[in-house]
Amino acid sequence: MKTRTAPAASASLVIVESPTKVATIQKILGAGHTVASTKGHFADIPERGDAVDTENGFAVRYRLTEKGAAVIAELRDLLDGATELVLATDADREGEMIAHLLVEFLEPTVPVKRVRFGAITPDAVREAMANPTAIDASLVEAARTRRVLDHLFGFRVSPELWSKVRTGLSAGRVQSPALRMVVERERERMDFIKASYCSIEMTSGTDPVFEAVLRTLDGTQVAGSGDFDEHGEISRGMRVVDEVLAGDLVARLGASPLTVTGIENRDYRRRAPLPYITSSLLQDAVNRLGIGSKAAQAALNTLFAAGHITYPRTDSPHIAPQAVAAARAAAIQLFGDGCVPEKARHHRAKNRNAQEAHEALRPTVMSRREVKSAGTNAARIYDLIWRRTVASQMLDATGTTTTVSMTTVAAGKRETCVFTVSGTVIEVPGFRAVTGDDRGEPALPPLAVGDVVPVGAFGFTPHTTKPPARYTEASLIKALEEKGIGRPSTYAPIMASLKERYVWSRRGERALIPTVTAFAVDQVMQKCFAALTHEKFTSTMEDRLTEIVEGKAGYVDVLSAFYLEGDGTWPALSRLIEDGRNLFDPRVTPVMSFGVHPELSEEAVLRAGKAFKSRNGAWMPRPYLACGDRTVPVPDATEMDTLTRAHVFELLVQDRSPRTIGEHGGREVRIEFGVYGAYVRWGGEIARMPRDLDVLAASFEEIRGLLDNPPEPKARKAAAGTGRTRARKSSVARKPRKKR
DNA sequence: CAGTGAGCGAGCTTCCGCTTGACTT
Repeated sequence: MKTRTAPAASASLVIVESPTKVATIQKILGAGHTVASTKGHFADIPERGDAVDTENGFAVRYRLTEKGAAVIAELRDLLDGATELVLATDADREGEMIAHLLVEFLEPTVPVKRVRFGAITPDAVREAMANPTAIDASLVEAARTRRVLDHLFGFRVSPELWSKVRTGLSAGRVQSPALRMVVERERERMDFIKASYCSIEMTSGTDPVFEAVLRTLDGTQVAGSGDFDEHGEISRGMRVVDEVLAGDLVARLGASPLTVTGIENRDYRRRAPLPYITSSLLQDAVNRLGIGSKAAQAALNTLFAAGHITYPRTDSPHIAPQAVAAARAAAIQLFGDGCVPEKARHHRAKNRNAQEAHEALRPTVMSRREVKSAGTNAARIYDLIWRRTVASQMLDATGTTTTVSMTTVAAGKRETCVFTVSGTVIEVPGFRAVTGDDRGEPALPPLAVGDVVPVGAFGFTPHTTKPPARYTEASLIKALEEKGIGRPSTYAPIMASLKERYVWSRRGERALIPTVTAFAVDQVMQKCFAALTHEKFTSTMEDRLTEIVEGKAGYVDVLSAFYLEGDGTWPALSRLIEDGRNLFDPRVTPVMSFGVHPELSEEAVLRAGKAFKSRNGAWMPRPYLACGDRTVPVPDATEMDTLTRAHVFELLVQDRSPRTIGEHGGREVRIEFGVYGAYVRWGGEIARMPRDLDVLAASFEEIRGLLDNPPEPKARKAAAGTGRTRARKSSVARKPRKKR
């Protein structure tokens, strides 16, 4: 709440972006200053496809948003009695634009200063206030260019998806490459060819017991999981041990002891981690705590509002000097004098697109070891942040990794078998002492060349190679951050928006699985707009924006190259749109083709389908398989790597008429086929057919358990609805989907 | 959740990046 008392005679109105910063800065500046906030952007270009006049110098007009009008009205009142206006918005591109728009909409008659706080500490704030500058017009120009480019991308490309795939779909500079990565990964999984191999292990008869693995067989390397490519082919010069050979070898090895034939020592070093930035924290929240990006970001906001941590949306690992000192002191207090490097560490962002307007995520007060409400997301995340902050100032973890080679000769064919085992002795635990990820390295008994190692047993384990893992929220955020796509304030919203339309996860799992719709959309993007979904698109754009900041290019140059003319790297968007209209017709080209069906003698294809209204009024996408005039619906939330050619062919000829298989409690039990696959119905009750049962052959006995304990009805978490229940006009913040 | 894919055409959808509340439980 802002007070409406008349400002003091020589009051200066200081405007920041975040209301939660106001109190802190007010306290630092004291009387004579009134601190207020814009609550982020308050003006924007209209949400209409024709908001940008591409014919006339890409002219746009920023207008106040509904909430923004109220903010500006309030700031105007405060400005009334002020003698100067201080623009203290964030020291990044968007912050410069907000400062510029403040001048445009407030129309101040008093002197205007621009200050940039490096951190919200008394020293940093006072120093910034003492060194005011002016608004950087070229930074504003770069911000406007970014805004208009994103608008053109989103609002001119999305309609192409409506005509080619289905209404309501979306494309954008950030979401389209993100979707591309998820879909591409799924394709890699579909094309992946598994390979089988065995590992042969020796369990020692020593104390402590250790396990060594067969590395070479008669001088030839034995293949492990990393030695196969995606086609299941083995790298050259490697040997695959199959089950027959493995069983035979183990039998012939008997219990013959090994002789140590080599010992190799290597230095071991793990660098102390950088302090958290938003993206790395969200990754750890997901990976280490199992907290989703949305909940994690919300917890960060809570911690910030309570004054426990620094600003929660940051791309800089830099920490203010006093905080570095406090972190070192905390480390020394816990682990003694020798646990920190002589010189304090200072970190800069690795990503060259980082704007570093805020400090790293760190506790505001290092002596606050924990926050109240133990066990909550906020408390657990605070603990992560506290530990990481201390860890970032501690020594690297160092030690020695020892690899021991042991040799024996198998009976019979007398192959020479070399087994190896590695162990690491940590000499300096360094930061690991505080982050707690001190993985217990297996201890090895002291061994020397020539020693005989008694054997407990030989054995073997069959393995198959695994396709590349699907992205999770954590790994996708990491990939986006590394490629400079998206900003700290947008990672969590991007994940939410992908989940709303294009990806889903199995219950209780984190892997992001693209929907059929996602494949259809990505196909259009690849066929018609490939250059725009390239992972380098954003970094190329950032290079152009840098040229604007450096005065080497202008707003019209960059947008004209993007939209009208194209340049070396970008084909003109207007041209792509026009060409794309003739280039790709989804009625001709299906989402996927499986070849000619051997019985139906027509091409089997997967189509995205249009949306149908479900019982509860939501518009649901309905993809289907088609072959001639036969169609079979498939859920949008399908794991595409299960749609193998054989499975598709089978689905197309499957008898899908309902059949009665028994009776339960006086009611007929039937297997029926719905749009989401087979299900069991008895009376009014319904249960999805378990995945592992053969739909055609399932007997009454097999589904009996289902009848007694019907599974919980699945929460309709809208894997991918195009239908929205939320109405969204103007730039009012997104509301969560209403529960039905 | 649990049976639709024609054709016509009205009226609608959609971006990224800043930032909080105001609803409940």
